[in-house]
Amino acid sequence: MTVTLREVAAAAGVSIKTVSNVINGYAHISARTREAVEKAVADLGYQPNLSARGLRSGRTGAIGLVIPDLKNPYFAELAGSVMRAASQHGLAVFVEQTGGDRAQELAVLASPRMRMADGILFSVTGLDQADAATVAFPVTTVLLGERIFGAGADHVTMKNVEAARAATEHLIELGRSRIVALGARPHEVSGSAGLRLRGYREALEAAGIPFRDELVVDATPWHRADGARAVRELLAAGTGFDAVFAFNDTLAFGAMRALGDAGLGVPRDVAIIGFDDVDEARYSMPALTSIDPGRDEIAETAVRLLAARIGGDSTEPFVLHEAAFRIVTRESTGG
Amino acid sequence: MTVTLREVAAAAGVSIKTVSNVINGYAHISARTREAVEKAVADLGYQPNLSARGLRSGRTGAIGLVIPDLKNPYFAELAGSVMRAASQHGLAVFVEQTGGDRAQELAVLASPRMRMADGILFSVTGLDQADAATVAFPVTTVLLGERIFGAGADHVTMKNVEAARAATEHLIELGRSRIVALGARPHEVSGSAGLRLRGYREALEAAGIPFRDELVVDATPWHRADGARAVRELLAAGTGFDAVFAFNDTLAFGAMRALGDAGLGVPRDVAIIGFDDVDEARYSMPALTSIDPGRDEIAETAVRLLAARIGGDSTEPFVLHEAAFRIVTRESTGG
DNA sequence: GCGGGCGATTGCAACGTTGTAGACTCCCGA
DNA sequence: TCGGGAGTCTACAACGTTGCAATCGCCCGC
Repeated sequence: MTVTLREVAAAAGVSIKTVSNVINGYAHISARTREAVEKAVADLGYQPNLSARGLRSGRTGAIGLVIPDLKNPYFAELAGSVMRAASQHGLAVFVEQTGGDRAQELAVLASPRMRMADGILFSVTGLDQADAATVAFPVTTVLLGERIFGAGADHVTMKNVEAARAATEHLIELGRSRIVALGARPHEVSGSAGLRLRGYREALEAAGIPFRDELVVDATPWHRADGARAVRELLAAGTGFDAVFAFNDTLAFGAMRALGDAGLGVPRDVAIIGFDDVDEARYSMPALTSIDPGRDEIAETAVRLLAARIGGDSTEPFVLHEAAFRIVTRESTGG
Repeated sequence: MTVTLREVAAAAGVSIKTVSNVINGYAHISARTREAVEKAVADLGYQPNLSARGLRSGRTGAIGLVIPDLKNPYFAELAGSVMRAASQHGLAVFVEQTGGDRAQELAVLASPRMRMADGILFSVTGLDQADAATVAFPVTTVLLGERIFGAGADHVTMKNVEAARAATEHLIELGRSRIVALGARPHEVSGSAGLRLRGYREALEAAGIPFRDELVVDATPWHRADGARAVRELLAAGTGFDAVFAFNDTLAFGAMRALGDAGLGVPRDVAIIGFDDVDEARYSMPALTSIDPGRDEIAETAVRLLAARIGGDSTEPFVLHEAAFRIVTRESTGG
């Protein structure tokens, strides 16, 4: 039923290997032979068996994308960007969700399914720096995110500290001084939360604004409900604030929801800036000012690096690429 | 470097085939042998070569998911559900985006990458019923969506007509009678838009409310911006309405945005119901009443049907499964 | 005691492809 | 005329796995 090289070869009157050569673009083939083979391929509808090719060549033509959750719009949009970039390189992408859980991340790395990929893009959210030395990547890996550094892999990330500082400065420039850092994690130093909090502190210090513990609030795991809940608790506790720097957009949407419920106006009473610039930020009410962390640049760079490693540059030193960010100003900060 | 059956066999002091048997759960193995093999597997960290297995067995252990766009939250959430369901069956999922474009859908089906899958879940949005007879699926296929019927494949879809009718009735029960059908497509009969419009008409007729052309508005391709634009145009044209049945949630969010800009209250002036019940519906302001079309049921059923076909039930007649829906009432209809 | 059957294990071949090495032809320059 | 190189094509083996059929030993029932 399925057509193999053998049958194409028979139809074209050449050897199997010649058909293989034509298909793989080998240079020294006469025009006559090439035409005959191409005709036979077209007539029979031949398509290569990728398992056989993979077995022989050691390459599958697929890469894995390991992310926490597609329900999270940031990762869904990142996945879309990765797929577009991968298809430019002729690579298929298969996706594994980890739920952002350390145990599941390790399980996915150890899973035999990963062997279906020539390499993986691994967006770390469960492992942390302590794992960097011990974690074993089953195949060539490019790391995404801010949880692990120096783990012996190329790494693409965003300018978290600089972007967070710029976001906070943006709020300060509006004249706000009681700025909530929404989504901080008290004991995290590296990781998105730690880095963004650092940028926040830097901006406050530079502006001479006192850092207040009660304005730094945890809202794990950064879902809408967490943002809403945290803001409700702040309001209930009577903590005064006039701006929110949400560590991602989803938290920001939740925060806006809670503020709206409380009858507070955005940006009149509270200005809000998010982080990620997901599609929804353009259409929320009010439209959300956010940090565009350079998602397409991240995806394209990561795929390019991975494809290069797979292609054989195994001796190149590991690269750490930080994508450029920009502030996208919208209504939630009075833009 | 990579460990093969040969080395495990040597370490365990048995034949290659015995190792293979242990790994594949063959029944008649002595406890002693099984333990020895399992120890060798663990010691050496053996993992099967999936290309070789695929070549030999004709199965890759992966399925393809063909969808328009991960940026669309409905499809992102569907993809997440599909992956959870697939991993229950031990299947990897790779995703292809088509942009909802007919030419790209055909291109993806013809792509050699599809041969990496034992089967595909194909969410059709570009092809239409006229293609049903001619389209050739490269591998076992389960269709999703409402564009094509009777194309010689299992098919999982939702109760569009019934759900749309229920949505419209819900608005009517609130006392609304000038209900916009947002996202209709004038010349579509089957397809989501056609079916949902039919349910809308049925509900109006049953309630004795006249059908008005000016309340049926196109908003292709159902993005937030399209919903916002369509509502702005309605308002600008002075068309009076007191409710909106948006054919998906994204349109509904856009519509709410435009209404808010115009100073109209939801649900006070205009009640809104959406369709899809994406995560965001719970957190929009106001929270959006929506139709939950049974996404998990769709994903689980589709994966189960596909896995069964792959497993060999090639003679079973094709199934058309319609998932159950329910209305999730929230603030946008005064819940 | 013997044949039959079953449990446990194995060798062989094959899946479809590509890397390696080599065969063959033709043409050019010495 | 002949050697050598470039161009074209091919045979063979191998990638790591599993299906098939066979082998071997043991126990059971007659």
